[in-house]
Amino acid sequence: MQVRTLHNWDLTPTEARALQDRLRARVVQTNELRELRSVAGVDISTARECAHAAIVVLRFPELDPIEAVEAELPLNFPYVPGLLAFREAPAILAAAALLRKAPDLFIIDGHGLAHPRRLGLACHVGLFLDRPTIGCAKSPLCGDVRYLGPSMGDCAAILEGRDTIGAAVRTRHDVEPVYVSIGHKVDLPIAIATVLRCCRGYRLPEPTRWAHRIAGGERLPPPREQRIYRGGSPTRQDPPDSSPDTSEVSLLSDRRSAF
DNA sequence: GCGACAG
DNA sequence: ATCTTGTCGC
Repeated sequence: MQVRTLHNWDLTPTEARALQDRLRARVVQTNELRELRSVAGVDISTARECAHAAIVVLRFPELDPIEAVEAELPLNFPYVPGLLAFREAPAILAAAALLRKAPDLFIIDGHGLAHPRRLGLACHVGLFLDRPTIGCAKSPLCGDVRYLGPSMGDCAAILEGRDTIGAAVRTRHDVEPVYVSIGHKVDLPIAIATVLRCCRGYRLPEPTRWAHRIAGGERLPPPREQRIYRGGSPTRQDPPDSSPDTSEVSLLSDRRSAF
């Protein structure tokens, strides 16, 4: 799919905050999502100064995976609360560029509007993809989380002053909620309803669960498409063993009889 | 000054 | 995020 380049990512923390203040005006907080036939989960794993991003596209409402893409890039920015995009977005966007077709919606692990400067990872990635995105985090970053009931489907606003910047959503009875917020081109009610419709008995929505596992090294059951981009690591290592494919993009698919 | 702080 | 043993409950 097409991915925009709105700016480079090589910035200092101070420059990064200033950039967020300029970009937030471009976020679309109204719903532009029409038909929902595919939902993508986005997640990252990190190890040895390297980011491994995974995006898994699921058919909706069935929620079965139909495509997965991955990208590995060196981490060039430290983890700083509020600046997560500068650490993870590059790998996420590299992976997104490998998608054959743009999914109708992206669920990103992290906050969107529920961010100190209203431009969390989900908003930032949404601007580059120019598609509907939702932020779905596992813990709050800012704002006051109001009380919410214990039943699945219960939700409460995340307030900052008199503004509702997101919602705590109970995706499973008596289990810690997830924190949902607008990423880009979706409104909060749609975001909440969609996240709930993507849950299958677990705290996290299926797209996120799939992306988390793929980012962690697991592979999609064949016969599914799975592409991987391995970006320029400052410190490249030699392939452990036989690795006929020298290209940067390798296409994995069916064949391979497990393990 | 002090506490909080997505992944 | 990652490191990591045990434990509670369906």
